[in-house]
Amino acid sequence: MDIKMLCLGALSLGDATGYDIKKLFDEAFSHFFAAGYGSIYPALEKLTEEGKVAYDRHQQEKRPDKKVFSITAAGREVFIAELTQTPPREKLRSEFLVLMFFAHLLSPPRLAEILQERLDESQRELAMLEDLTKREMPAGMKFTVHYALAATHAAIVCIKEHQQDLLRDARVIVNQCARPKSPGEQHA
Amino acid sequence: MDIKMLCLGALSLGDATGYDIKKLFDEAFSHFFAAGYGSIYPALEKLTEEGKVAYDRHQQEKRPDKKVFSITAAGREVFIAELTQTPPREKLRSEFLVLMFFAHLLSPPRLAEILQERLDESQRELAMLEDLTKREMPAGMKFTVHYALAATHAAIVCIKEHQQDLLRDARVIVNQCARPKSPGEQHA
DNA sequence: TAATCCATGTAATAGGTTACATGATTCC
DNA sequence: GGAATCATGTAACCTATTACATGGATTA
Repeated sequence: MDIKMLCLGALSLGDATGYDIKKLFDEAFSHFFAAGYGSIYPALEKLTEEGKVAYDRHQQEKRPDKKVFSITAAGREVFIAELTQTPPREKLRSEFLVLMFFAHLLSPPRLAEILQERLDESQRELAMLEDLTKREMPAGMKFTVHYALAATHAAIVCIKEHQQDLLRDARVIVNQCARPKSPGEQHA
Repeated sequence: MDIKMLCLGALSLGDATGYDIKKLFDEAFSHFFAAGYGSIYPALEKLTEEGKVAYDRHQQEKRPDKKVFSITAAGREVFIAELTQTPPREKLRSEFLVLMFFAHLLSPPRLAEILQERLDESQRELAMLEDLTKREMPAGMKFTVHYALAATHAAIVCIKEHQQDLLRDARVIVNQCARPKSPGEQHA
């Protein structure tokens, strides 16, 4: 399951330009898959070569020409076959948790900043997801929003719960390091 | 923040072989960063060239030689500098949610299978994380476990809540498609 | 006796990110 | 007047995955 397949999926919902597909990645897909123009346009080119999509050139008066892509019958078949054999994996890559794992190496103000930034970001995501719940969509799509909402909410609660304790601990550790060592404590 | 930095982080906790570091990735890091031997060994090689780590060769009688890596003073500095300037991002890549997003293209049995597999996998993760909570560790590390626990738990609850509804909807849609179309409904 | 643990690595490839390059239009 | 929207793409680079290759020791 790569960006090519997600583009095919996007086109299974209706015809679109590369630009449109990017918007889909930024909105509907954003909480579970990321892509930029640098991957989307080459992906569409390869799919075209493979006969899985085709495009019509739409001339516009006051805009550059558009390439409006559609999925072909072959493309739809390949996409459904792919869905049928893709295992339902999930992989998180969290720089935030790396920072927290090594929190004992951070200064207390930096730690406070990290927690606050993540909290703010999570709250922005929450707002975006709550906005999405208002749109009409099939049950499966709706589920992805609920799922992301639940995870984001849980994250926010967890950060708020531990924030004070983590910062208190950080200050204590800094104080211990600042205090001159008594003899025999070097190899503690 | 790449695998090189995570290796440096691992060595900031104590000397280790490439093999040991892999175990750390599979246990303590597993819920927020992934890596295999194919990335760890080259990373350690580059870090050695850059003077951020060094190794001692330990001969063993009944085993192949070990390379025991240690972080250098320079390496520790670089690592802390990196921690200080890394933004606390978080990125999910979920094939599971892609499948759910396109659930309307799946057969009901396949959909049921996907939900069950994800549930089982989440429950395995939950068990692993609960096991980790029993170990003694600094507050920051403990937090990463609580955070992952909260997210995984929320995911499980969410799947259980929607499982029945999703499957019911899927059956309805299949029935609609199976039913012969009445005239004039082709372009609905 | 089969699987798992210990222990190291390479090579080919896939895959994606980032920055660059262009340019009119419309909204604030 | 400046930012955002619409619209397309390329090229260099970096990173990581996968499969391969080896092999003794221990545990079930």
